[in-house]
Amino acid sequence: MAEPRWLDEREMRAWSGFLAASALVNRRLDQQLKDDAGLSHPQYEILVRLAAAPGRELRMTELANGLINSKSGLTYQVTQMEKAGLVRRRSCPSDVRGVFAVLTDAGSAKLEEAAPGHVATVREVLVDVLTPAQLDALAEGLGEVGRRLRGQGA
Amino acid sequence: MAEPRWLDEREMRAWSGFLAASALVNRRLDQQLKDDAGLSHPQYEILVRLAAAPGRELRMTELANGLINSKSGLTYQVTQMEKAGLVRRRSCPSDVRGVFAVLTDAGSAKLEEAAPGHVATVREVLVDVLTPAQLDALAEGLGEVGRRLRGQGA
DNA sequence: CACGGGTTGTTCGAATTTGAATCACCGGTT
DNA sequence: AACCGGTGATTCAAATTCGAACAACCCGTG
Repeated sequence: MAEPRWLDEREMRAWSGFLAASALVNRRLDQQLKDDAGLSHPQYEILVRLAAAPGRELRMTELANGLINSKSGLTYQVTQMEKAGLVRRRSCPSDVRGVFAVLTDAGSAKLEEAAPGHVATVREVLVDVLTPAQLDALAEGLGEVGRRLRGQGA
Repeated sequence: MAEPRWLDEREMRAWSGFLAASALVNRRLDQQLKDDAGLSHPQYEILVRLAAAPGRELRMTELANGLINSKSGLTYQVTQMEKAGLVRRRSCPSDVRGVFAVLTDAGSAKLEEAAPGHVATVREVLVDVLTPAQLDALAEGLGEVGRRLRGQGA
């Protein structure tokens, strides 16, 4: 691999733009959620996923799969959120090993409280900055990127 | 803020695609760099920026500004890399407080060793997955996103 | 020249993340 | 029924991250 295909100008701009935007947007959202609702970004995502799940509960593994974190990271976060009363654990009746994370009413309320500010920030930093055409390009292009990485990685 | 403008379908797809791709791509690159060259992604970026700098050296603050990390995070990483012999510190002659991070020959060699595999991975997970039009949309759209966040945040 | 506001980099403690190891268990096989 | 590869979740130590506090210093002003 002595001479790989380096990135040309266009590719380089897309790549570094993606990298920078990725870091900056994540950083900004973390900060906004923490200030506004006392939630970390991972915690917010857990709330969203549980709220969308049937019965407002998911197995730990299912939660970890869709998420950024490793399994152990999820265990940690759920423990924190359980202390805060946002979720609770329920053992799975058909499999003693299995654990459901269940959204509590307090967790649901916390999500409703945090969501408007979060959405507003998402608009401010990303969605409202892009043209409709750019939005579509992101959805399709990055959607495919995600699909491939999920396919390989998992 | 009782009723914010929620994201419509198109916006939602773009947003969640961006979020997922951002996390997955970063994860994959971290892993590839670690396995392939024993570098973390932040460390690789430090090498790149130093290699591109005049005299192969930069002030700590300049390095931190372009970078993801907080100042203290940069101090930590540079210390690690100094132990590994990839960079060294040089105090600034005109300002006693100032510190330059200088790329060593070993650091330069490490970068040349790691770069081909890194670029190949970047192509594999992102660049070669996107159409030229999507590349342009990313470059322009996310470029603007980054510019705005830099303007505000700093 | 002394002063005060702003900068520079580091240090410190607390929070978080990761991967490896571990424990307990499921389900199919013999 | 005992076994066995694989699964689900947790625990643990180590590495990394951040923000706030800190010490030292620059520079323009009075």
